[in-house]
Amino acid sequence: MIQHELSTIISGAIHAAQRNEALPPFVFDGEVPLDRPRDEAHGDFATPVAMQLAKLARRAPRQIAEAIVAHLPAQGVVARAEVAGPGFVNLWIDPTWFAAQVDGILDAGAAYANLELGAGQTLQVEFVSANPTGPLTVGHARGAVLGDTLARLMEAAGYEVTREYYFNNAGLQMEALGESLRIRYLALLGESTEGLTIGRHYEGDYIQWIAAALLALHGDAWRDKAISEFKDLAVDAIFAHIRHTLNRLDIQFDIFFNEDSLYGSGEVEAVLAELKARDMLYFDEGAWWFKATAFGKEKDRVFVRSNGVPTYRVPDIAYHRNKLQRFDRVVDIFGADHKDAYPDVLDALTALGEDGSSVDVLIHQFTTLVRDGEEVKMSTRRANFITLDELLDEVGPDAVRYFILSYAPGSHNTFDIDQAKSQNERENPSLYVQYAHARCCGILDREAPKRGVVYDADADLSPLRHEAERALIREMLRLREMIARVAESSEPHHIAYYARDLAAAFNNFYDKCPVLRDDLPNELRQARLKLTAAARIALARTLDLMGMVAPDEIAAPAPEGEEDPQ
RNA sequence: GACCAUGUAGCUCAGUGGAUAGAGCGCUGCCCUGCGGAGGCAGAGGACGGAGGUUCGAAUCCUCCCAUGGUCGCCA
Repeated sequence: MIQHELSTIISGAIHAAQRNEALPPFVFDGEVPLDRPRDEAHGDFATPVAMQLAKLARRAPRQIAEAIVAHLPAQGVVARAEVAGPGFVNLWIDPTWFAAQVDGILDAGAAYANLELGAGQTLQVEFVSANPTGPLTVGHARGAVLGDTLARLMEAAGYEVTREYYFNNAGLQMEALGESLRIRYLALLGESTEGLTIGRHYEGDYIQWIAAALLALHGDAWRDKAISEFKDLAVDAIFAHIRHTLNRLDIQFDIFFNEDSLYGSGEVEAVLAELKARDMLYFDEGAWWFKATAFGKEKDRVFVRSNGVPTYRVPDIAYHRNKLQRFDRVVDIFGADHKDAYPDVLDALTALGEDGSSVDVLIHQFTTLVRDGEEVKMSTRRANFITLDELLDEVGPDAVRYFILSYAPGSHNTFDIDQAKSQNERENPSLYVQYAHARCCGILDREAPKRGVVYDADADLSPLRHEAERALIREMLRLREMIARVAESSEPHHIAYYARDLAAAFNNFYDKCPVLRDDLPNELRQARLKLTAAARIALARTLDLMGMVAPDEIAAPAPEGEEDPQ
């Protein structure tokens, strides 16, 4: 990355200044920080290093900055440098260097901005992980999009990524599901279901549909089947539906991991045995307690209930241990409701001698749903929810992904259903980015051939000297930094803001710099054509990292008064 | 009550210890015989919830207070 190159140049200048006694001797071997100034008048890059060295060098910051500028190499990437403000060193990059980067982007093609930060390490992203008790709701959308987008960005950063979905199809919750299906089925057969309604059942329409399908396929043959068979059937049907919903968002999982298998393999038991052996569990009031207070927590936690059944934290621990054996690094995407549980899991892993530091947890807040100006509280059991499919029908996958990525995971945002439904295409910000891509295609694939302009891959780039061209190249080069930042912070939302900035830089270029106009010198036309091709690559890559389509063209808007009835 | 998160423009939100705090939407102007205007440019609009502290420098780090949301079960 260019920052690293600049850092090397500046630390070289510091050392050169010391040799010339323009600066006193002191040890300096760190990376020089480089900012991208907001204000273009402050250069392409700027460093506050002179201010930071003031104490060490015992000189005024501006004086240090002057010494650095005086000892920068006369030729190379840095075209110009100046001291500004309290002691910033502002740097301007050589326009020829900028222009030459276009060839680098074109050569890289679809692999543009791939990094090697991950260096082939394996990384698992666990997300969604909703138990198959019903269709995915809009409540699951945030975790799904954040997880998949993070996975895409981590792949770009050089990790070998596995997407994993953790679920449990055993337990009371699932028993109630099987029972609910059986009751609906018997009701369809016209049998009395009096007295069968025990426990808390699932009331969603989807149970009805599965029961109807069962009746259509097998008639009354299932009359005397056990509840567990109804449960298995319901789970299969619901999972098929969940996969379909995720597919609409272009999300595919590599592994669906069943919690139950951890019991079968003895891993859950092994965790308990080892914790006991390490004296991290004690028996009290009929239950086994984990010494969470040994890790500074408020109170100890029950790990084995008085009925002998482990609490959910135990298989969670076994699962994470299992993950650490399979992957170099692990990221969990959890909703805020899991916030209390994961510290216990990490503590227990530490107690077991595992390295909890290779587990990152990304907690996202829940989106508050608003309909008719009122908050919608959702419950799968009471069938009081809006499905993710319904949302996708209304708004479309690209807009849903972009909307979710427009918020930092920690923000408590609200999603107004009515507003989303009424949001016409003109107000849809996801289209702003897609349209920029379509424009590149319009120039390259439609307009250029129409005018008989033949793309020249060897064209010289040096005619690119317009401010809008420079700004566009600068913005394209920033994609690498953005990927690196997400890989470091595990916060994928930055890409949505980057995408907007990149599209804006292209639109500005598009407005200021005609590519194909007849009165342009041919050299300029060819250089701009190459720049447009590079922009298409950068925009397509950015959209792909967000899981969005990069369209070749955008359909014309419907005329006024002929709104799409949907 | 405890713990965690969040308070930034009219609204929705970005902001990595650095310069005059940004974007979108909305509002006010301006730019089209053009490579698809679903665009571009400019403007108005801010005590960064409050008070202390650390620092050459704080929206950003620390402490306290206020407000909002989430979680506080031998449910997952």
